[in-house]
Amino acid sequence: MLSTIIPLHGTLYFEQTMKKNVSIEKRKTFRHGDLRNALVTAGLEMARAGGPNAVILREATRQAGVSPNAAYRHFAGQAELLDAVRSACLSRVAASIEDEMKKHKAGRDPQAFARKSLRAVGMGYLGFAVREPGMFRTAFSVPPPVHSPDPANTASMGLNPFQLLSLALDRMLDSGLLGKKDRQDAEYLAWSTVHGLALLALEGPLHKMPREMVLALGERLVVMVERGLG
Amino acid sequence: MLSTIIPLHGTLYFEQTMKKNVSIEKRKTFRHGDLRNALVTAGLEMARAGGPNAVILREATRQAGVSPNAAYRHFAGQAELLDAVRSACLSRVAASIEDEMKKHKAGRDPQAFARKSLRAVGMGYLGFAVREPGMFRTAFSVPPPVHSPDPANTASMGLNPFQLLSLALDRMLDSGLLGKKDRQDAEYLAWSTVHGLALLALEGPLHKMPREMVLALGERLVVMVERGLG
DNA sequence: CTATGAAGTAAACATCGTCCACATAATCTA
DNA sequence: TAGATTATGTGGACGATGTTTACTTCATAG
Repeated sequence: MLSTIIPLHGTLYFEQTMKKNVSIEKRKTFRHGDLRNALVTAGLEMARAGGPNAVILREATRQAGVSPNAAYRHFAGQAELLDAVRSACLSRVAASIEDEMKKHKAGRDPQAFARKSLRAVGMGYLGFAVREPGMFRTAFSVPPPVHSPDPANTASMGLNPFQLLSLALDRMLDSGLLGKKDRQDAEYLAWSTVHGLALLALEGPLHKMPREMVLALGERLVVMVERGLG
Repeated sequence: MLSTIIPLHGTLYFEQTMKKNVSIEKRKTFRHGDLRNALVTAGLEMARAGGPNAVILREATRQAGVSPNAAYRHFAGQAELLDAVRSACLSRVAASIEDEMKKHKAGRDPQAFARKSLRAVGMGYLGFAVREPGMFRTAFSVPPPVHSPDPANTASMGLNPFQLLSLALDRMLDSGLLGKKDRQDAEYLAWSTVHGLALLALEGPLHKMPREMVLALGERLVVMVERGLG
């Protein structure tokens, strides 16, 4: 029967987006198979290119080769899609920090290791911000409470950026670089500095500052934190 | 003639927004008289309530009792309106900093004065962020380059937030608290810290942190900057 | 084999920003 | 003072977005 191949009602969303959109495989099955993922992936690409405001629900469905409303089978609305995209962005941030941390192994000098760890967190964070501005801005755009152990936010080590920072600060404490009192809530102090620089440079008044200078400032910033915390 | 009171074509935009919108004076004159200002004011109120994304051009015209397109006689588009609103927000920030700075007069101890100035800048900044989250987020949402001596951005002293910070840092330098080398670009370092805390607390993962704690962290942060810069 | 429910589709609505053509009135000039 | 000019608003339209409601398709469980 023809109706099994060419549906009576559904036109399977072909022609209308034949401008120059890539990657629209004319799906032949009625079911997409992996739509939720496809939407998040599309959204992630939009976030990469234009930040949180650029993740458009309809556009995501378009890229997935699906009707706009199909999205509503997987997300309650645009906000929820954005949430999923944000989670994806967050784990990229975590991955970047991990990469930076892995560059230094624990040696004989625990204090040196602790310092390197803290720097790695800061620079991994800033590095990602500079490398992937859109994703970074998306990751921290709208409030997902910090104490959510959402596994989607974590990279290979299973820690989110905040937890990675805590780890580095604990090393400072353990190696005697930080007093117990100063360790208290130090996450927020350290985090604020790099986050602030990142946003000032990405979507703030320092917008036109060249990346190298941002990173150079970042180095000074981390040193400042190191000295200032103690 | 009636046509001078009741225009042939124009209905003067009455009834359609009779939901519960306040402050729509049924203007009787064809000219509004001060539309540009009215639009900015309306936009500012929206920014206050919902941040940059909430400043809607059409809504502004509605509140001004005017047709949507009337806005285009004063702004090239929504972006330009937002720009004007942002400028207004920026000068509020500056005003808040000034208020904080004025609390301390220069006394016999220049170093103490310098410290107090730096703290005042930081806490004035953070205080405004906590008090007026929407305006704060709007002020620093999209990139107006930092070195714009736009008089609209300045408060009574004629300095924008960045310049006020520079002033405080100069006092640190002059009083010997800061070396010439460390003074270099210290604005960016100090700014990053408070800006970061503000954004983490407003639209970031620290969203639910109570305001008092944010300000308490702010105090520690400023101390950290003071120690870390030197 | 069928019925049930998950996944997609279609068509519509409201809202937004923006463009075009036109109307109105304040002001400038003759 | 009359007439032309020009700044300021209006109306209507277009395309895009998010979202709702009712319908269709089809995989699979019993």
